[in-house]
Amino acid sequence: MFQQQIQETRPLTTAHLAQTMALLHMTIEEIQQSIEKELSSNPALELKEERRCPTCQRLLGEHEPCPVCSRPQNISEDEPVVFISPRDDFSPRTDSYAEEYPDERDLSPTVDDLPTYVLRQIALELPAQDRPLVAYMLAHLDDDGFLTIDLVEIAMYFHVPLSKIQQLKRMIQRADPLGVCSSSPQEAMLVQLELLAETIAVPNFAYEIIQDGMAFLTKRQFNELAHQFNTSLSNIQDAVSYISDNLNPFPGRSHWGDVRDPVKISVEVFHRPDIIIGHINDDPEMPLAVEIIMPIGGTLRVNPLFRKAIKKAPTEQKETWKQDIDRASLFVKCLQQRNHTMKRLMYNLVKIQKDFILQGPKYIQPITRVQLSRVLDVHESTISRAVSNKTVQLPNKHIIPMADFFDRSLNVRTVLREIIAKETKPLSDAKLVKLLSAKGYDVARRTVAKYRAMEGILPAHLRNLPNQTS
DNA sequence: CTATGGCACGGATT
DNA sequence: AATCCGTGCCATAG
Repeated sequence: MFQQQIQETRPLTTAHLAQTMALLHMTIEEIQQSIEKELSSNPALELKEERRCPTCQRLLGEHEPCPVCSRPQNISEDEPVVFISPRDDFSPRTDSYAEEYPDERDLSPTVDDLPTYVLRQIALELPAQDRPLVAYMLAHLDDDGFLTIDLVEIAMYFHVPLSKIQQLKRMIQRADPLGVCSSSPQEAMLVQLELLAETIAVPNFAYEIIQDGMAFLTKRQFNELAHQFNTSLSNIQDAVSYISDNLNPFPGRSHWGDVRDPVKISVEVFHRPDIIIGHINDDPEMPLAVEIIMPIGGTLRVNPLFRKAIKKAPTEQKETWKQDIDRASLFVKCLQQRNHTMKRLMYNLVKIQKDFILQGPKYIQPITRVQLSRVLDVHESTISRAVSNKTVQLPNKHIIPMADFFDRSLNVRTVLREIIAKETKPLSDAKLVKLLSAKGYDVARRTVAKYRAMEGILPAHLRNLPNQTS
């Protein structure tokens, strides 16, 4: 069935091909922008009104019947249901900031520089007389998003009370690169934590660790932390993994990533997934449903009225109208092509990586992009484009980069973490190599060292164990 | 002598 | 063509 569709939707022109590739490369936000731009600039394009599935209320896309409800019953468990899912709500993962920042603002971090981007967000709620102050503060941010001058200095410069500056700073810190305009990584993380705590639970000690244990945290000396707060190592580890998963000590780098940063604790919390994988009706018995999100409420098409109207159009306008129609139809075709490629890609990817999706990173299949490109019969760069910059929400509600599906070392790294977590005395890298190969993971000694570094685990001789509690 | 980190090479990715 | 990642070799620290 897929084979036939390929033939139908093969790119016909180079323009088609180029635009399809561009669309493939885009994240959900960029596609949304692209569609909105096209809609507003091209009268021949229209957004067909949304249709919902009568039984499950799901927004329907190009499929006539609901892909979930009308799924044939005789399909095997292994067959994932892949479909394009148009939606205006993005059902962000519950533990992200996304809920804090609904779509009312046009958040397009890549176009503006950091100060402009931040200023835009808060300009509306900012009294006019305070704008120079904020502008001044934003002008003194460094690449990491930190404030480089003293608050007192600003207050004196503008002859305003210090509390005023503090209040403004607080407001800025709550804008999108969350924690921007802080004076230190510590402060930035505290702000993020505070805001995060409003929506989800924060593990015990997370706050205290940042507040008082930064020195140990940066060195990853967890056992010292456990000692300092008089608690178990696992409590600390929970808190720390929460911190590194959700907080960003360098707010300026989350979007304006600076390559010279070797110790970035990366965070990907500011966006919505491009693809959502979940069980149908959240029932683990059911097969997996893969939703490829389209950021619009209905489907796009060439406006049929416009097509009719062109026949009786005045001659001098006929030409431009025709161009509009051609452009609209090209756009729709490209979008369909893009979606179709994504569908095929995800279908195969989910089938191959089912264990990974359901049971965690240990079970990832070490597949390369090239292998998959052969299966799909597309060029490998197509896969690269489709995968890069995209994120996927798994059934467990975690959002991961799509590139993780191709990460050769993810499984080894998780096993490595497990081994070290369970070790009773510090194991050297060489010992770890043996243990890993016993479990079927053949990696070089040197590589283990690198993985350790990636996971933030100290070398064996610095790794003292919990206070013999376990 | 052992355990690790730095540098460089080759294949994979972009 | 440029960049990233796993690995081997070597220097250094303990």
